[in-house]
Amino acid sequence: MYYELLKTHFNKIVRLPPRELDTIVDYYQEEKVAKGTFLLRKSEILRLEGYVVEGCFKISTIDKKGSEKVLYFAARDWWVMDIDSFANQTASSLDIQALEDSTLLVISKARKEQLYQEFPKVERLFRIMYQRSVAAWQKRLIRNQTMTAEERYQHFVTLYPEITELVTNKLIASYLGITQEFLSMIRRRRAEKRT
Amino acid sequence: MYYELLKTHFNKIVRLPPRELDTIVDYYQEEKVAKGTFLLRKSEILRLEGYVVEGCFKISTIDKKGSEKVLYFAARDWWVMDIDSFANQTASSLDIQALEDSTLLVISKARKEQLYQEFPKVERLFRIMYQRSVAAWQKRLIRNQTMTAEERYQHFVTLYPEITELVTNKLIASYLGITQEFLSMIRRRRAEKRT
DNA sequence: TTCATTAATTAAACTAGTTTAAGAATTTTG
DNA sequence: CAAAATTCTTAAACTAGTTTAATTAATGAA
Repeated sequence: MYYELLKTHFNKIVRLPPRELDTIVDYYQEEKVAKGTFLLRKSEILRLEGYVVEGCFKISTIDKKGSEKVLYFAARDWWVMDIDSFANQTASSLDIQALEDSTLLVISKARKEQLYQEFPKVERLFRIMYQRSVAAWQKRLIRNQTMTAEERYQHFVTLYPEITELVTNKLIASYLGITQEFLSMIRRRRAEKRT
Repeated sequence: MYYELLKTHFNKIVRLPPRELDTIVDYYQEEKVAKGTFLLRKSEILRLEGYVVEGCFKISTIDKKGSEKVLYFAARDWWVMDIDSFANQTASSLDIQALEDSTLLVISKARKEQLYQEFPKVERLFRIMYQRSVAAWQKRLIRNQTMTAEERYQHFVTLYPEITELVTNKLIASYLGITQEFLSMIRRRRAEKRT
């Protein structure tokens, strides 16, 4: 059932013959992690790339002042990784932590390379995936520079209602690039408006 | 000579047999554009993806208030495109304009697809390129959220000395996500410090 | 169930960056 | 080369968001 989710995910990007798709997803292994577990800590090397089938993660970094900045949340059907650390097997600058008991399908760097070598379509698949990802990060950057904090919050809530429910406001504030206190003010203003 | 630059660029990412590399870069055509020319305007579809061999471009968007936000600059050895508009042949939200007389090597969407189909290594090449690009955009986002405007300017000047020379401070300010006036103040403060 | 910890809220003082406006410097164009 | 347009600078008033600090609410661990 977990593998079905990944197969659907792949098939949406590149159409693959069922047999080949089965072989490909077989490269991934199931891994359960308890809430609070760190998949990766700053300065470690990310050994496994993961696809979330259940639960939720935060991918974040700690700045010089010691405050946490959330880069993104990864819930079901998202990938969880430090793309740089995994690809080049270099020290990461990110933390990855489970926000709930979660289930992943994971693959090692060596096995991922095998996948790329043996299945040109996997190369294509991830080419398209990363291509979309670049566009998405560019859009996020533009949103940060053109929208107010309140508009960004509105956008977040609309786009990710489940994540809004799940994670603390403190983490959402961090994702939005504002303080917890200011988000609290925004939320009160919105609540007042609605009455 | 222009093609040599592209060949070197490709070879740094994926090692390719010389004959194959020649065939691949042959898919690209030289195009000269005069300073001020728009390669793309908001709501148009980007028909050609370009590799800059000479000159410089700005990739930007206009926000609701009518102010321009520079997403990035593309000088020699950079790609110039709206990744989303080109890949899906959909209306763009970006403007692309030559800041100088420039030379590009360009390819159409159909020819690019042919490249992908016929050369699995090209698929791999762009997979790696986009992968690095995602990491770079993530880093930029984190910089925007953790560094002050002055630190970001310092970082920009250090990383892109030629672009700093070439483009107006107004555009640099826009890239950094601050106003022209505030950048002017930052620059004065820096000049005062250095005396 | 209770204690301890962390998150959320509120409010006041603050600051990084914006806005507006006007003059000086530079670049572009005819 | 001169006029027009744009960019750059300066400064004062302003504001979106931060900081600090204190209180309350919620969550987690024993």
